[in-house]
Amino acid sequence: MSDLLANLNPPQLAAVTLPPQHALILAGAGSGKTRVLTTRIAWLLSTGQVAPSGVLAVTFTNKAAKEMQARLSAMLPVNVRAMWIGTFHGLCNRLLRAHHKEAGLPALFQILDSGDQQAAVKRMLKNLNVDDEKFPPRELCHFFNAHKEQGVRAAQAEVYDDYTRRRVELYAEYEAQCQREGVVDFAELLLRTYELLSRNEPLRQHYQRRFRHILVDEFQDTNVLQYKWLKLLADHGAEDGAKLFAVGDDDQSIYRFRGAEVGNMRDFEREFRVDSVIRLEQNYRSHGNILEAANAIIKHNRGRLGKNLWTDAGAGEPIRVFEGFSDLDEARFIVDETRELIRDGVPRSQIALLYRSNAQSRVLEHQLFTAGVPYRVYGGLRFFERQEIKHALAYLRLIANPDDDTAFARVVNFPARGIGARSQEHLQAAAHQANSSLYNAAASLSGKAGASVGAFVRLIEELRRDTANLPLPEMVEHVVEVSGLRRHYLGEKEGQERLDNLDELINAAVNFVQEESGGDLAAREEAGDLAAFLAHASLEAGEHQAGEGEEALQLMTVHAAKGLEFDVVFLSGLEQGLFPHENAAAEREGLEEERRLMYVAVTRARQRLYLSWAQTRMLHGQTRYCVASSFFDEIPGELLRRINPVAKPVYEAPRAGGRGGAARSSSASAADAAGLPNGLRIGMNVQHAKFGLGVIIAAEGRGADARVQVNFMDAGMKWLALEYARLTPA
DNA sequence: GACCACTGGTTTTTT
DNA sequence: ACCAGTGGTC
Repeated sequence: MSDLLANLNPPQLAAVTLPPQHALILAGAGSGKTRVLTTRIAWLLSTGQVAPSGVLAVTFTNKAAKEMQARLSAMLPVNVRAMWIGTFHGLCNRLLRAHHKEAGLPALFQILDSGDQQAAVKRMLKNLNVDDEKFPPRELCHFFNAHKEQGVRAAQAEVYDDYTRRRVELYAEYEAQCQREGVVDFAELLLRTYELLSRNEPLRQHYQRRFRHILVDEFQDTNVLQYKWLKLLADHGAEDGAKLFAVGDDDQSIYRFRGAEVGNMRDFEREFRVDSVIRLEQNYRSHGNILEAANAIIKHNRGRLGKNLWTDAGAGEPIRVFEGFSDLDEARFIVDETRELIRDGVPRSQIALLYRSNAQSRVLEHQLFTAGVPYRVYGGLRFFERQEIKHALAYLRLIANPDDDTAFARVVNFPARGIGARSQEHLQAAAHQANSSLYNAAASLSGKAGASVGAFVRLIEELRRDTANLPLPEMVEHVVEVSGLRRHYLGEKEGQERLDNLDELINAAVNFVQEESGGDLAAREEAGDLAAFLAHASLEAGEHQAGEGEEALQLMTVHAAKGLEFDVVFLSGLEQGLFPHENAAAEREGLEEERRLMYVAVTRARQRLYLSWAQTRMLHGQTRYCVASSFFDEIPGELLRRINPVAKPVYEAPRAGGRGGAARSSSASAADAAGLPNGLRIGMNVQHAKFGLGVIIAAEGRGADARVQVNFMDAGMKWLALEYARLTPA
């Protein structure tokens, strides 16, 4: 055990060994937060203060939950599976599976992800003949979710105008539809669990007695309902309730826009009479100058709980500031600089290019691509959100729960089987009238709408029958084959990647069955492999596939970078209106969140930080003239070193040649597979009769189909068919 | 049902 | 600039 506590600094040690009581740990960036959290659990267990089954640890992401689990099992020879470690949503799923009857749900209830939810709302509006221009599904979803996240049902929702009255009616209708279909959305998982526990006293007492220690990570990100949920489980107010150990950093609260309530930290301190607020202020990550800049920035925010990071590492290098003529110029500077760093031996994966919004990645990607620097962009479509995967899952969902209309609507005519819009409307009407599911309507509809509907019903029934005794992976495979999905994508031009993904889904099923992870296992015992796998697919949309940790530059938004650290960080686009973002700058609350975001960005860097901005930037197809971000003014000048922009023309074609074996990113086309005639190569400067001078940056196809992508100085990016375009080396 | 032209909307994102 | 979604035509 002394091993356990070795090398903790005094506040860390104090936090870890706090006697059982409610505690708030203010953990600054890079202060060893996760370590404290896991060591706390290990300490509680190894000193016999709690049994594994008495521990509940809550995180926001699956990644964080997994990391905690991994670290704990490395620390202690303890049965990690007896502990409940997971995300709010994962834990709620587990509770609802175990007590679905009491919660009023079918055993195989399905989970709607945000996309499913929107589709469900859309379908509802169509059913009710509501104009989806007046009530956009996106906005309605937000309205419903916001209410649920406050713990407010339609029946209690406040109505202050006619428009909202209608929205609340739709909210009630949506609740009824979900109930009828046996599906729950993300917010519902939490609200339903909350209601279950607050209404069912024996159940509540059971869990209140069971969990002696509740530990919450990233507490600043909790929303109103999550905090209520924690209060309920911790038996707030009772002497013998669980002890709540909350770890968070109000300065890193950057999710207000999705309902996070920083105020929960203050409320927690007050309502739980926390008299032990421990501050972790020693930073083990960044050099002094970087930290000093971060402190200087965040000082401008009001109402902080208060914290000042320090380090005993040296001041380190000054922060480099670059001012570009244009976004292109800025990108070129960044890429040149990264190449130099790489040459000097900095691993590519230790260099991060951060930006405020995703759209900014494009210009960086272009430059990286032409320079042949391998890079990886985080964010974007995730595995379980891909259409082919969602299609396959929809078939599986229909097998598990035929009432799932969202799944039905998704695949009733995919692959196309002659059940067009009209037949589907027919089914909708019939289902609406009979107050039944689409599937039921389809099953009882004989003759009229033709044989195709009947064939679909038979297909699903056949699938259900034939897969009933198959192990999960074979079940998935069978469905992919028999549903016609594989055949469909085989016939599609760009279908190979989708086919690969379907194979990957079968793989995922294999892994899922093999994996012995705690939470999933319990859920599996409750509901069986299929339902558990489907829940897993919804709750864990899938970490961005292969290539993780590959030797590539890391491109991501500042939001996505939270929790990560890099030797070198480039923060680009520091312009008024972009960062801080114009939509946020109007009110103090918004600006302060932007500032916290800036604080998060700066504290990602260990050794070197670049801040850059551009005088002009292409945004939404138009050139914007920019002013440097006000955040520059908040950093003491002596920490900064301006790098004078070298006088370069605003546009200069990238140099050709000299970079053999250019590594490519995920976005690259099959350039090296293309046969380029006339001695043309990627990276070469070329001349075109109409478009002028440009650089070949990509190629695809061969022979008569060969096409190249050329970045022209004046005409911009173009794809040209080599058969017609007369390109000559320039 | 496939293809194409037009439109609107573009901060951040997990579950 | 660029994407997704839609509505029209063949």
